[in-house]
Amino acid sequence: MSRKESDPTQTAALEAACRRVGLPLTTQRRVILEALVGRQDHPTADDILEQARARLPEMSRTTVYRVLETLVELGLAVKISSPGSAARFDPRVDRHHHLVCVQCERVMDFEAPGLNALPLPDTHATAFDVQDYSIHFRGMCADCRKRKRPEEGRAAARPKPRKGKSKGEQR
Amino acid sequence: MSRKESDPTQTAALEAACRRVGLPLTTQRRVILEALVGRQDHPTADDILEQARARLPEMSRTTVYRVLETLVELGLAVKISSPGSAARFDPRVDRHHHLVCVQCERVMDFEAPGLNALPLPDTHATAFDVQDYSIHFRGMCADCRKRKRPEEGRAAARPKPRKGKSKGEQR
DNA sequence: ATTCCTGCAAACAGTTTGCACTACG
DNA sequence: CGTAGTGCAAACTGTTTGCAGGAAT
Repeated sequence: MSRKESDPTQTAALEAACRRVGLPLTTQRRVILEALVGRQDHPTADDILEQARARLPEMSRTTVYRVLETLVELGLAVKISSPGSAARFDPRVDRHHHLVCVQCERVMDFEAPGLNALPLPDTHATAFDVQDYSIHFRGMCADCRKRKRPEEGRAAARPKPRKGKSKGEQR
Repeated sequence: MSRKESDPTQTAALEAACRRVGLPLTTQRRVILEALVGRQDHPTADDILEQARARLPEMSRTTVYRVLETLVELGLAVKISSPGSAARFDPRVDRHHHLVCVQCERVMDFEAPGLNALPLPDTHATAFDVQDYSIHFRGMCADCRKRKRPEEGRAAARPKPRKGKSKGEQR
């Protein structure tokens, strides 16, 4: 089981970060951070909520949004966004890249050894201070490629997987 | 001054693309495409709506969304998304990169001559068919850097420019 | 005890959909 | 003339905010 529920490294980082800026280390923060770290995909706020509620049934969606924002500010997570759909969060803050499926809009981590030390161009020209970067590779994932038939014109290329979430807990 | 309202190249591309897949070339499509091409920034659907209405007051927001989706499908535009806010559209479909300000979330085009021919890594390993890529440089834009004071702790880093849109036409 | 956080409910913004009408080809 | 597109209004989803009570330091 690759499901580590409490990576001591990340938890310690959270404690340190909270202390550093004088933020209370609440149960919710811990649970949400752990929920986020436990996954390799890029969960949406709702995914996190669902998982966090397994341990803290009272957890509110609002809190998830707020805590995730805090985690991002603390540098413990990165917010990425995929076209059209909900924002996603990534517990990996080190430099890495993403494969974005143009069909199903799934986002996957992508390790590219040779792409982590690109020569940052002259950004001084634009007065833009580059802190980091990541590459978005757009294309089609294995699943969608498989699904893809050769005889499809235009209409057939559409069927987006209309949010397969059965979320019956919005209110 | 660089405001070209009807780039014959793009318009021609639109006509060709529509004809190719048997789509009617409507006035709206033309107007929206031209509105999009006329700008160097990355307008949101609403930005486009506003501009399109200058020529076609009857234009509906729905149509803008639908047409933009069509343009993307036709390969005449690219949909990009900035964290948290509305999706943005880019008339440039050639390879180029983006500077994303982590503070104000503005997105700017960025030309990087040396970064347009990266050696695409072995994506066959993941069975992901890479069609294109673009680099997201995260950092701080000139304006935000200027604004940034050294003595700010955490709270001061927040003030997001809460959607400065006065859209009084939603009805 | 104080300060910041959490939960709830409601407000919001962006985007999508159903339907009747109109325009393009 | 038929098919696909447009406009309108309403539904939806993701996200944010105000406020009262609660927890961590």
